[in-house]
Amino acid sequence: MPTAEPLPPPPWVRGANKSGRRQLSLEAILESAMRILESEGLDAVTMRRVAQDMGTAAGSLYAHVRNKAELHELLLDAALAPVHVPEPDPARWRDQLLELLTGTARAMVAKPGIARVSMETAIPTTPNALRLMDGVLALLDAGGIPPREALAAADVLALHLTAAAYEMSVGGTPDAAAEELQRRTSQITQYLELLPPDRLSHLRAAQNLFETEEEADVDGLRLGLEMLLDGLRARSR
Amino acid sequence: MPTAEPLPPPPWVRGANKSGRRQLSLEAILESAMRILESEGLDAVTMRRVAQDMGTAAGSLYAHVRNKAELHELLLDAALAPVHVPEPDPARWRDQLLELLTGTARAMVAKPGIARVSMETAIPTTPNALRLMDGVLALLDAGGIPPREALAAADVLALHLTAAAYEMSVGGTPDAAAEELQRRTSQITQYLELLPPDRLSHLRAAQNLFETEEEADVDGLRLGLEMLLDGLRARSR
DNA sequence: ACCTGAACACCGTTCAAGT
DNA sequence: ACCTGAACACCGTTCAAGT
Repeated sequence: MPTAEPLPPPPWVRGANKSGRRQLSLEAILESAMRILESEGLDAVTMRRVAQDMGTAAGSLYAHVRNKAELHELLLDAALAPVHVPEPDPARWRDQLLELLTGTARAMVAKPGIARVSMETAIPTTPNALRLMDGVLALLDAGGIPPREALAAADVLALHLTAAAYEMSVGGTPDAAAEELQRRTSQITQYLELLPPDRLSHLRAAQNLFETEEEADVDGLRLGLEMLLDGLRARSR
Repeated sequence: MPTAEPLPPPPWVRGANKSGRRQLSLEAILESAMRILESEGLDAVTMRRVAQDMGTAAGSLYAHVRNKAELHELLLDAALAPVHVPEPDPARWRDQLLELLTGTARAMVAKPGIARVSMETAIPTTPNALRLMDGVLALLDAGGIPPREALAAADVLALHLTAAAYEMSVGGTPDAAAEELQRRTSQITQYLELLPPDRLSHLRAAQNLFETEEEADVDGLRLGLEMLLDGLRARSR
């Protein structure tokens, strides 16, 4: 028996309609929105743009999504979905935690601009955000950090991670971000040359390091996270 | 001799014109923009809104300001102006640094939404931003932190500070922010009740602490900064 | 040199009317 | 129940035309 062509869906199931056009549904909307996010960045994910992409009117989306903020939050949730939360191993909880946090940052940086959503929403409450938060708390617990401190630390770590991911993706594409950084550093150089040489002397001294620094990258993120974890250890002793 | 009424400006000085309307100038634009920022938040600071406030057309502003991003950056600079950079005292550099950083955060939180500008602009390059950065580097230097580490640390500290200030002012006014936080935490509670009790167990355990946490406040900021500074000390040993 | 008014190409959200 | 089309109240930016 040869594999038959997939049959068309019967007319009574949700998802089929006579016009042959893609039925509107939350999943279809998110798929479309995610495609736009990946290719053009968060700013391009507007209600009108998504609707146009689906061949429908902007108003139609409101039957499936409360507003643009909710759509963006659902995209954030989808972006976080692939991040794996490990089974805590007390022997190497610190490395596991670093891996979880940098992995989350990588997942956000992969979808241009999505970190801003996390930044904007105080505490993200979507399933995957909560799953990751629970994972962080579990690892801190495995590390013997008392609950009260653990919660505060998790907040700080999440804040740092989100901010670093955001910073890495200003201007949309990584290329644009790197170019912008370049423009900025040369602006500083120019300004310093203009100033009397005794002003902003410490910034001036750091100039040469500045040049070689290249981009922030995920390594810049690691440094901050390690400082925070070292600080956590230092102050709980 | 009684104090005379201030004389009207002579007709040939910049700033006077026959229509009696406020002459357009960068200072006047910034004044108007700052008034709107303070009363309605950053989102209300649009080219059209500022122009309307000054009784002119939106296009007219472009003679004095490159674009909206530049206007916002100038507002950030103005917001940072009152922050005082101390003379470094090696005996208490750490306290001085904490004071400088929290002071900067306070200055940003005072102008609703302005922290977002700092977050959006990778490295702010306006005079006051550079002045504060120089101050941070000076204090780290006074603390004996080697230049290379000091630069990295200053970056991390600035990132943290900005992110914390941003988070404190999501939703514009502090009231709205607090309300939003309330809504979010109760959302989490609801979601956890819905889930089987063995899922997200660490988050669940933290719930009660969560409730008593109130708002992030400037104290939440201090914790992160202290963790970072402790971490800096721990790792430079 | 600076300002105006209008235009262009967009936004988010609502809502009566249709199917 | 869901979708459409139009409307409302906005955006940033450009540019010919005026003074």
